[in-house]
Amino acid sequence: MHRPRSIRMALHHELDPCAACTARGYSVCNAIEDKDLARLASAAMAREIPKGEIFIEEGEAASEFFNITSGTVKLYKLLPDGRQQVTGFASAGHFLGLAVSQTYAFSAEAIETTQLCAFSRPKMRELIQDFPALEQRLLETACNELVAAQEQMLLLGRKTARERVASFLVARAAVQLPCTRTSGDSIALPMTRGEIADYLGLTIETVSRTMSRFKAEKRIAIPSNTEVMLLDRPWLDSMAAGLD
Amino acid sequence: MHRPRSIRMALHHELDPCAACTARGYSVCNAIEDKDLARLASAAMAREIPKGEIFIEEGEAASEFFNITSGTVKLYKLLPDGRQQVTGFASAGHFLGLAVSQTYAFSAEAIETTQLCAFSRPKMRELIQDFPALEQRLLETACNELVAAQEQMLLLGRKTARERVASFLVARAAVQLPCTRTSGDSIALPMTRGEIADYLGLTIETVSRTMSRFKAEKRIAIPSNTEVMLLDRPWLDSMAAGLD
DNA sequence: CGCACACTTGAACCCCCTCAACCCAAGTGG
DNA sequence: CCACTTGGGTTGAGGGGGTTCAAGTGTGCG
Repeated sequence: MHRPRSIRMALHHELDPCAACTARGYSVCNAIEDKDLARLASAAMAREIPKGEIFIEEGEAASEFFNITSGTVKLYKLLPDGRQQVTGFASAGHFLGLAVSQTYAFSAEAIETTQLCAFSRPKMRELIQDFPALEQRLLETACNELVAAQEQMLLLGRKTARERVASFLVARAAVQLPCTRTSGDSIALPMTRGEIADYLGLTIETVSRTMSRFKAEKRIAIPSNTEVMLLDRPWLDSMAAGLD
Repeated sequence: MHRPRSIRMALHHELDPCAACTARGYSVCNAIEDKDLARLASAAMAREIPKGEIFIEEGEAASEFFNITSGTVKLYKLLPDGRQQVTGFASAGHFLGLAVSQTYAFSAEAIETTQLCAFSRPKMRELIQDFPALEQRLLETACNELVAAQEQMLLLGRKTARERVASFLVARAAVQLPCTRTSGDSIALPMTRGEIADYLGLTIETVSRTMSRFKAEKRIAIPSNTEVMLLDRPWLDSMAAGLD
């Protein structure tokens, strides 16, 4: 995974890492033409976030925007007593910080070692001004997230525990089709059961029990805690859609 | 409410209704300068939607965008068996149809007689091209909705019934401060209990019971089914925040 | 007046949560 | 090498918040 990157790095100038970025194709950065990549690279600050680090804290001044190039982060909101709602998981290509407000509306924690590019607010403003296509891509991105958020509201407000877990699994399978295509219908789960639960509005125990039951019913297989195989896609799809 | 509008209509040319639009100040249309309003007006098709009419149906071709000038609509998604999740209520100034997709991701129904402006997809594209400020405003709008959606996910996934209803009431009070400021802390509820329930991920009965209990506890008063007075704002605020 | 519709209230039930024990794999240190 | 710890995951028993089912109460409107 890291080998081809270094090879391509050698082909380009060391000062133009954006050209070698494996996440560029999926991200808002593809709104910027090749000839302007140096400009983009100069605005970006590459950074590595170790697993477990909280690099965005809800309520803090929103001084930077982020673009993930590898790894996975969870986005979440907290209630004062510690109840947590995960609003999404973000991986390579995902843009973070879409908000007009002066403060972040959510927190973000790396759930595995994560590489990202940080853009300061002023730099971002400059980029948007100079590359109108970027703003268009940001709007597209925001709209897509809005659609996803509405779908998640339907899940949280109206679906049963079984429907939620099924929805989660098929959504994960869909999101992994383009990039990390593993053999068969196996999907990776970089997040813990607790994080899945906080994403689906359930408890750890309910997530665990539901997955165990799916396994007993031969709908899925669980080779390891971080991997699931979908054995009965049609059934999972219809369960996810609310047809049990 | 309608009297001042007709007076201002007389001051302007009849062909420039946008200049007289009472919703313009709150809407994305304020991105367009006065001198270009005629251009805006020529792209907009004013329309009246009677109460109960569904004017956007999930899955249909997304041929138009809408801007509400008066009234209220509910935005919702359905599961095949009829379960409904209301993703939001939209009133004057709200822009509908933010989506890149070719089809609508949600349905919309007028819950009272509603006035709106419709923009065809091509006209909208033209407007955005000619007025970059419009795209910027759309991005702002999308970001704000995203923040609201995340807050709603927290509510749906992690708040109790009492916290949900309290959150709903204080949010309604906040949204009505600028425009329909009624006497005291009274707020209007144009939607039915069923619609509130579908918005909060509860049942009609739970909404009704919870509001009755708030009333018995002297936190609110319910002068009519479409009106609520907030008697104990501090308590409601902390209940909404999750501090019971 | 009486029908329709929205809302309220009560009682029983159930899905999911809470609490608790246990399992298992991966360190860690003596 | 093994005892111990730690963190994530599973499984069971019991309880509770919200749902379901069912009746009853307004209230507007023909």
